[in-house]
Amino acid sequence: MINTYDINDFKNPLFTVDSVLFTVKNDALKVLMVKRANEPFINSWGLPGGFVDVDSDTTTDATALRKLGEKTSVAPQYLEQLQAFSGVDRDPRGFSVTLVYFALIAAQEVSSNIETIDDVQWIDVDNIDNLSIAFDHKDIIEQAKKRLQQKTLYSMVPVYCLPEYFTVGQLKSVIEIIIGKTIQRKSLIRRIESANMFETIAEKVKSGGRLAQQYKVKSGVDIVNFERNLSS
Amino acid sequence: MINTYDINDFKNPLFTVDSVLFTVKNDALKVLMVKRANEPFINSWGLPGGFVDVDSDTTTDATALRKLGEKTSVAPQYLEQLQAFSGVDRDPRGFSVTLVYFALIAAQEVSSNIETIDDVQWIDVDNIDNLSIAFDHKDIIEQAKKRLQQKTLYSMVPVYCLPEYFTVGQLKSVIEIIIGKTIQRKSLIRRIESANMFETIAEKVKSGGRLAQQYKVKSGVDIVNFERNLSS
DNA sequence: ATATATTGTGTCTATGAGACACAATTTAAG
DNA sequence: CTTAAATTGTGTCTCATAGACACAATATAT
Repeated sequence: MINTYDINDFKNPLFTVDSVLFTVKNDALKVLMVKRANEPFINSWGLPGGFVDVDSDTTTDATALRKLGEKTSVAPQYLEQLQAFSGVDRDPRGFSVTLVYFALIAAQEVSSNIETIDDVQWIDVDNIDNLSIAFDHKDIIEQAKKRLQQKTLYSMVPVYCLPEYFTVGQLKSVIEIIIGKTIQRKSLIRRIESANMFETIAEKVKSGGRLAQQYKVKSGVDIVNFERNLSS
Repeated sequence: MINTYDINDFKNPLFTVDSVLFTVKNDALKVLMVKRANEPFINSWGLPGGFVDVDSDTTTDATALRKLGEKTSVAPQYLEQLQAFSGVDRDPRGFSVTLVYFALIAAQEVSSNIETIDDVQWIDVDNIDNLSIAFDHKDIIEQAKKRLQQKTLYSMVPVYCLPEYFTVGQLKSVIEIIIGKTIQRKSLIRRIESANMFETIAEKVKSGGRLAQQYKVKSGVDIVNFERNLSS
């Protein structure tokens, strides 16, 4: 007999999946937040997420994508697990666990879908202290931001905040907004070349000065990790 | 009314906490495994772990420590979250999530406690292919090993596989076993000095040659991350 | 005493990031 | 049309730190 385990024998923790979806928009790092329609924390801002649908979700990744899709109508360009946050005190309903994902998307991919709705908004990460944030989501966003900053120092993840075709200048700008300091254009170009994960586009684009080379991520490549950080 | 949510309204995923506890022993990387006494996968080897006790565990960290304590009688010197593994197929009882922790301990701290028991064993990581392993725990161990190897390239985590007092030679040996290649003694000494997380012990110890300087981790310090990897 | 093993130091090389000058283009202003 | 300003892209020197490796220091074994 395989099924000696009965789910009702245990008090299960509340288990949810939430996502910290970042983008860079208007020269600021933004996170997608949803105005809560239900208790607890009704009318506070919370991360998009919810319960696993065990009948339709094949993994928690699917849950994260489904919940993000409900709010943005699209799938993020980058998604990875951040970490789980747990405790008896973080949810008034009892011991809870939220598995948090960390996601990136280009602002253009979603902004048109959410601009008309006022319960789904891009919140400036440096402005969350002035808002009412549900649960421990403020801490979660802080952790996610640190992870994004760290990954930016040794990888090219920020390209996933940009449209398919992008220039060195755009990437440099996004990186600088994420880590909060300027970097050397030359260092970035060296990394673009050595990463071997981008292809050049023949057509160049206007940029206010000399025409800029465009790049795109080669299809099917994985994110490259460099063996050295940019100056942190 | 706060409690509009009723836990019985949803089919919850099975949620467990497992740990990959590594040590280095007999010149090999070992992982602590437990022979399963129950279905599913009875008599296969599985990672130590189990369900959260929502009445006594304050966080999932506490669950991991409690379950490890039941098998080893001690707390690991290092513990951090690895990641969650989920899916409808990984457990025959239905959709399940296991939150996996990654832990390190000095072999001396536990070996005496488990040597007499044969359902708790240190398994050589390079030998798991020859054993019957429960669930997806083989994949989990593989992921944990990769994380350990990666962290070893840019941090001093391997000290947590050593006793309180250790020598450069011991640390070099542990690192080499973990990453599977030799490193430069000089590079390691430079890191020990620049990390500023160790203090020297006046008394030196025999080592088969010149007496060796001993070090210990300063109390209260955090693990340092270097900005460059060792050659990977 | 001498050989051998291991620890610890000195120092040269290699790699890749930071700094920064300058060339190459493009747009805007006169 | 000419010139200034802006931005892109290159050349190259410096700097920090890992790798390589010789060699000194000091223990044990014979």
